[in-house]
Amino acid sequence: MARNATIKHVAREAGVSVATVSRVMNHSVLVADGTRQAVLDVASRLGYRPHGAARSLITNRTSTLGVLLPDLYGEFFSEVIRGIDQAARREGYHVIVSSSHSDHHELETMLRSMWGRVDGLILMIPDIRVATIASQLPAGFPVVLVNCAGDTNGHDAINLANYEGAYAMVQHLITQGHRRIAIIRGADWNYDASERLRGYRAALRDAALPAEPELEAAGDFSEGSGYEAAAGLARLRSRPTAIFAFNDAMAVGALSALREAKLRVPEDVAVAGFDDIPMARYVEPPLSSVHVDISALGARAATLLLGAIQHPDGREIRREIVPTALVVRRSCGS
Amino acid sequence: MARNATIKHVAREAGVSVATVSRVMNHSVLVADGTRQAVLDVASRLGYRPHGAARSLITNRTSTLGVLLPDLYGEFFSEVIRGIDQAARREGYHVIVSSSHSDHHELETMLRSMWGRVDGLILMIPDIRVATIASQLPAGFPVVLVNCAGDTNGHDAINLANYEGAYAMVQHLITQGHRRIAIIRGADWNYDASERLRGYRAALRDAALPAEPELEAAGDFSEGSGYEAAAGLARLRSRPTAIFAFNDAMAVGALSALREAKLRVPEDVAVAGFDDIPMARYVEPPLSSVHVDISALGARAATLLLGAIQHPDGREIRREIVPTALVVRRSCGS
DNA sequence: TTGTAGGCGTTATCAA
DNA sequence: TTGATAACGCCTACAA
Repeated sequence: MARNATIKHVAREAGVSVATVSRVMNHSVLVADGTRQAVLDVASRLGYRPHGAARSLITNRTSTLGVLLPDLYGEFFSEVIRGIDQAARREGYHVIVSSSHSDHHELETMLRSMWGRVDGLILMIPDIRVATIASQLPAGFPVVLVNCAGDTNGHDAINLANYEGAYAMVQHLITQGHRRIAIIRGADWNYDASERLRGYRAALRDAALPAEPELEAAGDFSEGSGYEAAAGLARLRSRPTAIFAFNDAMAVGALSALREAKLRVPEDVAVAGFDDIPMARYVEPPLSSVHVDISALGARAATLLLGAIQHPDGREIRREIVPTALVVRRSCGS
Repeated sequence: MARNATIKHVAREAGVSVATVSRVMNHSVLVADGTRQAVLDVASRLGYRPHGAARSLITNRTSTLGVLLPDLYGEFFSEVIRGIDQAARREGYHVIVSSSHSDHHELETMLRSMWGRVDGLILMIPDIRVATIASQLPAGFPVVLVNCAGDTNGHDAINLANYEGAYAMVQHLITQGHRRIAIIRGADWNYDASERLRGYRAALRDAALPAEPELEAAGDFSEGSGYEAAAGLARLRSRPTAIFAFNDAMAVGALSALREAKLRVPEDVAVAGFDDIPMARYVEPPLSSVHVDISALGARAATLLLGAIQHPDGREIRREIVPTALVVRRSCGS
């Protein structure tokens, strides 16, 4: 890499000390206007850029937030990153993202290598098998946990109103007269999915409806798994009258499967999803869903983290719930 | 932030010099097994983590790639990041992302602040109004341009086969007997969109079909703009028999609009998109599209960049085209 | 096999 | 208003 000009080169060329150049670059007022202009001219001519790492070393700030996500697949995570990036940028922070930390060891390695490169971390770990990693973070290091199960161990935390959202959707379906309401679940180890499952079962129980294992189809949040699950449900001798997929991607897959099975939505089977991704209103029929403001979730996490970074002590631990909202469209017979 | 243990603390506690600790942490062979174990024990006990910034400063490597994207909205960019992240991680690199650099100045500021924090840059700048930024990068700094218009200025570059993909789709529609083929364009300043437009017009010309301005509807790559555009096309006194949206999101919006206009797809109007996002096969009817392996595009960009970083000189400039493939589904009458 | 010491590029603390 | 100079935490000759 072509060696760039350093502060020393600028200082020599401008005939001043490095301290003066530093002051100019940091907009200190303790510089004569003439000197300032001379330094700026030289800096510009030499194409000088302050070196980020050197700066971080002495200031002990990186102006960077670290973000660990379970995956980067689909519109959901893209929205989360967007929210984080926007909030971070507003405060002059960069965002470093990393994903798919399947096991404890890999996750830990990643956290280690981020030390000294980020001022704080946003950890989104819906996998309840590795969520315990949060307890091993250096004490006092700013961290915000997103959609993590269990103890926050003194860190700020944000969660979706998964339980409430699922409960509301199922309750709505019951109100519509449905008695056999099937679901398409997420992976067993997924915290969000398990909370939605809790909401589903609670709503059934509160309506005195029986929980039937055959109505709880497996899924993994992908379109394909929704397709398979719905195809299976359509073949049941005692078919459900409604299918609640635990995310929209699976709901879209389900719509496709039901169409192939010659079942009409919502006349024969009502369908609902979770997340309310932008595409939900454009599929046929438009999809009922539990709306989540995903980018707001990301933005809120970033804002909390920036608060923790900028006010290291004296803060109380925040534990927030991002609300969800029922969006009823034609797929469940509005 | 709780001050973490440094290499000095470990050295003192283990009764060795900092050089020895450094050797242990960097897996140097020049350490006695007993010493190594003792140092590792102390390091682990103290929770020692090498400081990234300090390391970068002396080694002149950050193990981080910088990625500048135009936006973080939708499945497309999420896939790009996924591809980049996977390729980077395999080589032990981090990824720092940033988006939405609307104007020249903002972009430049971002590039400045990344100096010393990344070993190279992936720049995705489809906006032809700011693509010239590439010419202002420090010479010799590893950069890969993705979907950028114009001169690569000595940098590696990757582009999609936009022209070829659009040409092939339009040619296919013509083969199917269509004579009035409308399009839903992207923004005027979008390079990908302008290339697709070129492909469309060339295909018409080669088939001796006239180019009609009223068939070239405006769009901005969002579902909503596709909806509006298709609604307008449906109202034309001389209606097109096919609509080719320049991305899938707009095609999905178009399907929705045609449905409301009581037009059958593909019987009354054929529809096609571009990108072939995962959802394309699940909409009704399944959407014909120009397939792009988006994450492969990202992965390839990362691989090129890593090559440039690891072999700074003696490399010849690479200029690659990522191919597209026609995927014909029911929406255009397969 | 280990230790000493210099330096990476910057900011902060003193004096001047 | 400016300039020396000591950090920041780490790596790497060179010496022992």
